[in-house]
Amino acid sequence: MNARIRPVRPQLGDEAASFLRDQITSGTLAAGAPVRPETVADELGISTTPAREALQALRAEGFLDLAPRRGFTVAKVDGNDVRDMFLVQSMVAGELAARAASKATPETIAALDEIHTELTAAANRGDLASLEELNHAFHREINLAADAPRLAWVIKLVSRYAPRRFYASINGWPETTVHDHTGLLEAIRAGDAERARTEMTEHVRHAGEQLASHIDARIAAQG
Amino acid sequence: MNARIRPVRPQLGDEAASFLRDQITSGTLAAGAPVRPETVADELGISTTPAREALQALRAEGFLDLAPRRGFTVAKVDGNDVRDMFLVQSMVAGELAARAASKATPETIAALDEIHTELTAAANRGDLASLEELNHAFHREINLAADAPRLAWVIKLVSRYAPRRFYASINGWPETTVHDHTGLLEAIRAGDAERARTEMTEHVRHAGEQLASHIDARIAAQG
DNA sequence: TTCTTCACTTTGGTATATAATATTTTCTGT
DNA sequence: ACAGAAAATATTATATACCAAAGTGAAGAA
Repeated sequence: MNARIRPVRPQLGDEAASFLRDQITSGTLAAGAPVRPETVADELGISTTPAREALQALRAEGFLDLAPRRGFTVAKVDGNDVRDMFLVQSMVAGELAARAASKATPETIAALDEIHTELTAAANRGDLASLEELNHAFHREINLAADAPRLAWVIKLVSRYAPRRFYASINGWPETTVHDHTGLLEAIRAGDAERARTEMTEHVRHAGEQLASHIDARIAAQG
Repeated sequence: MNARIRPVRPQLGDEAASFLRDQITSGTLAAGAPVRPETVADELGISTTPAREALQALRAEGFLDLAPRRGFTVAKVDGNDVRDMFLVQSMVAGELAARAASKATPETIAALDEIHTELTAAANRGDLASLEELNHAFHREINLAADAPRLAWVIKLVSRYAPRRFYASINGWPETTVHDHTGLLEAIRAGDAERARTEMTEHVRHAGEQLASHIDARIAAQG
């Protein structure tokens, strides 16, 4: 039965996957816990077909393990796992930034300038929600300018290991972001690919380290 | 008493995914072609549920695009896509090699030595099948020694963009492999992390370039 | 105790129905 | 005859029921 009547039905499986991904990255679902298709189907008011689809997708993303005939279990995601994912992200994002610096058109730079101005304003008034969104927009613009869809795809994949709304919870993050983005933007404006790579790599690596310690602390507190 | 006539049924979805992945990486399925769950279900003699599961998995891997309510289509995979995937692979494999060099125990080095000896022998007698398998074993041993499951997972993911049995089709590959592995093994034996990283990165980058040109040539010939 | 058997549970797969959306065809008015 | 509207059709996504095979665990036999 339908739990809800909704005007439009989005891809149910994707929604369920998002939901569970959040639960896993935020630590609500403990490592090793079994995840049954019917259970999540019941919880989300959907049927087992899309629920199962979601679980398969999460397995492909490395959030769930699947033992044949024995079902899905939550994969372990500790600080080192996140550290490694962010290491990959930092390397790939560095490459994208380098390419963006080489290829950037005046339009791209203008777009980045505008985003950066708004981002700085949001940081100054402490608007974390806007800040997070503008941060995303800034990075998306760079990834777009780099014109490397497969690298962007890898980034999307590994960046799922950061919980939604995580960045806003880091102390001092607004200032760091504004600072790092300023340097990055300078390098791109100057067309200095190698400096853009370094700036970006460091920027991402730094954020990853913060998240990883955060997770280590959480696991230490729990276990 | 134990051995059944019919072996255990494998995960149908995984088999179907493998099959289709081969078709896509080998160029049998052209970019943009629609892929219907029922069609592949019919072709493989399975039902639509595991077929659809396979398509979802391939979407997660970037081999298929999914437009909501309009079905799956084969994603474009050209030389530059493969080049980028191999770039990621080269960076991550370099990191794994560096860690392996730092952590390698005498047992690991002994295992690598043995694999390398067999690999050299296989190369000398032109046994491409064994060569390919031993090459895999060599890299797997390094990835294991590095003790970084998430990085290994990323490697597994991006290396799917190389078609099965591709390496054996490269001219001069046996010699190159023996040569590169020799240097790599030396660096690991010496515990020289940075040299191991460089050797591995170059090794993978080189193989990727070969595959990418191969694919470019194929696409040029076709389209 | 240790091993075997057997009922029970869960998973993986099949089949089919229904709802929602795209696409194509038909129809209508000018 | 033709452009645009409306209906028919196709296809996708989701839901549900059912079955066979594999795993689990408890009761009883050696």
